Amino acid sequence: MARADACAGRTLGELARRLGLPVPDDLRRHKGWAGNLVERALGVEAHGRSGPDLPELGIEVKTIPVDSKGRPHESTWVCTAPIDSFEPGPWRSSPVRAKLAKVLWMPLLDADVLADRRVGAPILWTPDADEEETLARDWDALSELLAEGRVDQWHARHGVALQLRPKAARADDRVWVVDADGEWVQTNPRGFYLRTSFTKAVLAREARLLNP
DNA sequence: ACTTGATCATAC
DNA sequence: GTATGATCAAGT
Repeated sequence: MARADACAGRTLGELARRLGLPVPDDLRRHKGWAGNLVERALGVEAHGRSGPDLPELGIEVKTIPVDSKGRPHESTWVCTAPIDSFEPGPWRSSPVRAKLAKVLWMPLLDADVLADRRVGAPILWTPDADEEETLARDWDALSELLAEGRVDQWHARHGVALQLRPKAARADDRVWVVDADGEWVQTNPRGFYLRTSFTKAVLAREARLLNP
């Protein structure tokens, strides 16, 4: 947290200069740049590897683009959705819960120029009872759709907090799955995301705790 | 304006 | 190919 606090208020340009890294003109071809930069600034040693960013602490680090009032602009990637011969399990042992058990949110404030975007106040979050219940309900519904092979329902319009979305390099990427009729069909890979509205509520709640 | 579906780079 | 890091941009 000391390292995270030390990043707060700094611009991405400052962090990059300190690490000797170039700043791209924009993120169109560097979508993970800011996330990787902040991880390096935090001294995350495991970046690029599987598992939590801070394995000893079980903490996942996520940058989140926000406006001047701390409201997120984007949904948040969670993890790949298991769509190939998937056996549904309880929320408690789900990959989504494992990923979200402890998240260090690093807000990145808007700016006209990428290098001028500033890091906001870091937030170490664990889902509270209400959030956990919302996530669990979404998990139960979505994992059932996945397990039943209802491929036509594998779209982004389900879920209050969690949603299913395509996750691939290209729209024509395909994987084989067994559909509801037991037939092998092809579909694109999916992933779990947190809706912007959910993350917005999380950050607002945490902000109130910091600033009652 | 906002959401859904599509996309980009890199490591292993 | 799958995982990491996400944002872009078409669709509604």
